[in-house]
Amino acid sequence: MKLTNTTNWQGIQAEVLARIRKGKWKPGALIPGESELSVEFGCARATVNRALQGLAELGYLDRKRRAGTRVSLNPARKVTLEIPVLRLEIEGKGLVYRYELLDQVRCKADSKLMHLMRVPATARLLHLKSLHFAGCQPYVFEERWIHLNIIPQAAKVDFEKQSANEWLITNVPFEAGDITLSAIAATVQQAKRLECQSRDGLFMVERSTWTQRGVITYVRQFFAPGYRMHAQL
Amino acid sequence: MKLTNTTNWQGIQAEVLARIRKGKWKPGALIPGESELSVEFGCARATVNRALQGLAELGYLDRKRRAGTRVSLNPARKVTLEIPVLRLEIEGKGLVYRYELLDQVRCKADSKLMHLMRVPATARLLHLKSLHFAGCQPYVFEERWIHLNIIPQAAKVDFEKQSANEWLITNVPFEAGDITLSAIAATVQQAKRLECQSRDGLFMVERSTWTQRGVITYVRQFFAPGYRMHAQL
DNA sequence: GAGTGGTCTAGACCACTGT
DNA sequence: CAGTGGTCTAGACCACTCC
Repeated sequence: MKLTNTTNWQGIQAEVLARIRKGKWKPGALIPGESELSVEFGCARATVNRALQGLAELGYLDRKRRAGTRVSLNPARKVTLEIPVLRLEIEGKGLVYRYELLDQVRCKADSKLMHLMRVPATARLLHLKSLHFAGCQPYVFEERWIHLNIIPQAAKVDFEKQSANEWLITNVPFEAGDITLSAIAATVQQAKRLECQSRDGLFMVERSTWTQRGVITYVRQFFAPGYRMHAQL
Repeated sequence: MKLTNTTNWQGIQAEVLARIRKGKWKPGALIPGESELSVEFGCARATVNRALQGLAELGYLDRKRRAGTRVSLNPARKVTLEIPVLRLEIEGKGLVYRYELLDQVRCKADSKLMHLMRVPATARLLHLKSLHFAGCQPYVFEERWIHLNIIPQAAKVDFEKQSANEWLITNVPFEAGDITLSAIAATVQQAKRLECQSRDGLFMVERSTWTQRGVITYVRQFFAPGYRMHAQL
């Protein structure tokens, strides 16, 4: 009857997940303790622990010391998304990837950027605009600001040859960052860049990365209409 | 000098991550083996293994047997997103959550749905439209189809009292699912529902869940303009 | 205070893969 | 075939929290 191999932690995880999904263990219910399960599956408690910890991370289980392990009331509420590496994503579709630098200027921070990058108005910034193509079609329009007070070397880099992303990854260590996903209506400018209609819905990805010394770079990418980000539950 | 406690796996993980981010171990470089690190940190190899496996899952490291562990060329390309539980998300902002069923009809699958839900044209479906409010503001417009051939009980449920999501979670076990994020321009209908302008950019979340017997439900949620989904790198 | 999960250890064997 | 990571074990102690 049991198809999964319950001698390793992946098998145990699959079996536990199956019991949750089939309703044998219902949302909110307490499941047997680790030692009890280790007897049932004929393995060490550590192995059961490994399996259950994974499920807890994925949001299927809620675990508390003393209180035991319960099936989450909202199973599968966490999803891991792969942040697309544009070159690979496009080449994965069998299309030719091309990158084009549109504009590169130095500037100061306006009030919006001061807020987004948490920099003073006096900060020296490098503002880059670029396009990523999938074949002949524009795929992503990207706007990036680099904080030159923190990364002065960036002023001398030729971003026509190497995309800012590639250069930053290999040359500038960072300590933390965040990412935001949202949707906007294409402006006239953006529509022209992406060869779509003004006020089309665009998928927007914003990223900031920083070190202790402050925000290094802020980038926002506008994906051509129809872009979809996909994940399994 | 070293602030993190390197006696437990989280501490070791933090230390390794710091070395990557500070550039001590650069993208593409081979890092010391597990046994070597376990000597350096004064712990068992299993503890180092736990730390490094976590970083590999997050996309910071690439590990291969025999070949060793390398720093990923694209650090932090995976992000775990919390799928918002609308009620909790709204209440977390200090606003009152309210749910309203707009429409509930039985229907057959049109060609789009046949594709999305992988059902035949003869499938009996229940089509629900509803709104989630944050305070007085519409927050999400939701359209859902439930496959009545698989879940006939759904025909008798009063979805005015309990949202379809809540009912499904507690009553219908599922085996798998997927989720898609995208952006669209609001239609006139959607704009009316969400009290926004037609052709505003809307963040759309689509989810399907299924068992061996087929797709149980397909739902798409349209978030009011300005919605942002956020995560840490 | 007692029982749960969280973690560590030391050792062992296995699975994969580069040379 | 040798060396790396992947996993398991049995036992131990700790940390938390419900009763």
